[in-house]
Amino acid sequence: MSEDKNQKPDISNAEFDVLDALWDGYPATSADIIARLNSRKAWHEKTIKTLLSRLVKKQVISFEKLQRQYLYTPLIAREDYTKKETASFVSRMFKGKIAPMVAGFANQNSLSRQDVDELKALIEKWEKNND
Amino acid sequence: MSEDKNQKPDISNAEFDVLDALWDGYPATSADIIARLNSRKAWHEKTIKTLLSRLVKKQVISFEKLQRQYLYTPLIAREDYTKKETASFVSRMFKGKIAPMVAGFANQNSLSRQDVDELKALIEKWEKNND
DNA sequence: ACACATTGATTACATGTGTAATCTTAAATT
DNA sequence: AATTTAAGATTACACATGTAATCAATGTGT
Repeated sequence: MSEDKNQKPDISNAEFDVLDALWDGYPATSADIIARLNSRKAWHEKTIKTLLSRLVKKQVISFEKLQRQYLYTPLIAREDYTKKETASFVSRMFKGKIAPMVAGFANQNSLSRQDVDELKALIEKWEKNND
Repeated sequence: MSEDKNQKPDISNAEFDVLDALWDGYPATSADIIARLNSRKAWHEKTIKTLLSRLVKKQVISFEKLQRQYLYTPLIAREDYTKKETASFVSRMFKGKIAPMVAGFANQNSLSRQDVDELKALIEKWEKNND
């Protein structure tokens, strides 16, 4: 048995934004990430580098030396991460039931025709597979 | 104009569990909350009281003195809170699109027949209203 | 070859969070 | 009335987080 079995690295909000930018294209240098975040966030370059370091320490991303710079790469896929976070979120907020969540979304008028169509397609696919 | 316009009180995870227990029935004394959480969490009584205090300070819950004890009451509705958190979560994780979230849920086999039926009902209702 | 620039590493520091223990005070018990 | 409980208030303390500034070292331009 290995220690720290399924320890969720626990990515903070700020760290997530950096990881998110990295997911948009990798490997990437810190300069790349800084450039990408520049339009969205008002962060100091130093801040972003700190966050990159913390992500490395948490083993959420890795790097490879390219001369003086580092080329960062995510160690977890966006899909996997969002899936896990979603499960955990729905579990906490809605006792694991997805429908009430969508319901809240719907009666808040955040649901568009396109969303509905996509949901219908999803359901159809699900029924094809699980019936 | 009042200060602190739309400051999200920023409820921490531990605080949320306490609030969640309060939502299950209120007004409630700290003893009530402690009893409810006892089955789920391994928290010391003192810890729960600290969390209640912090929620009061954050103006997430209020209390009314009843002799020596306090009767706590949530100041925000579960519905409102979950709706906001959902919107914010979906926005961060899925660029605001709900379908991809449900999709992740689906292909992770977390979707049950009942969930699907509920989603279908939701969609029907939505189409009745927005068509 | 040497000064400079730039990168990552290290350090900083206030505030938040998890997790209580101790202090105060008023209510309950005897 | 005096003593004991027990509830909330205050204090504690380590680790996390947001947000950088400073340090050290290695390429780079002259």
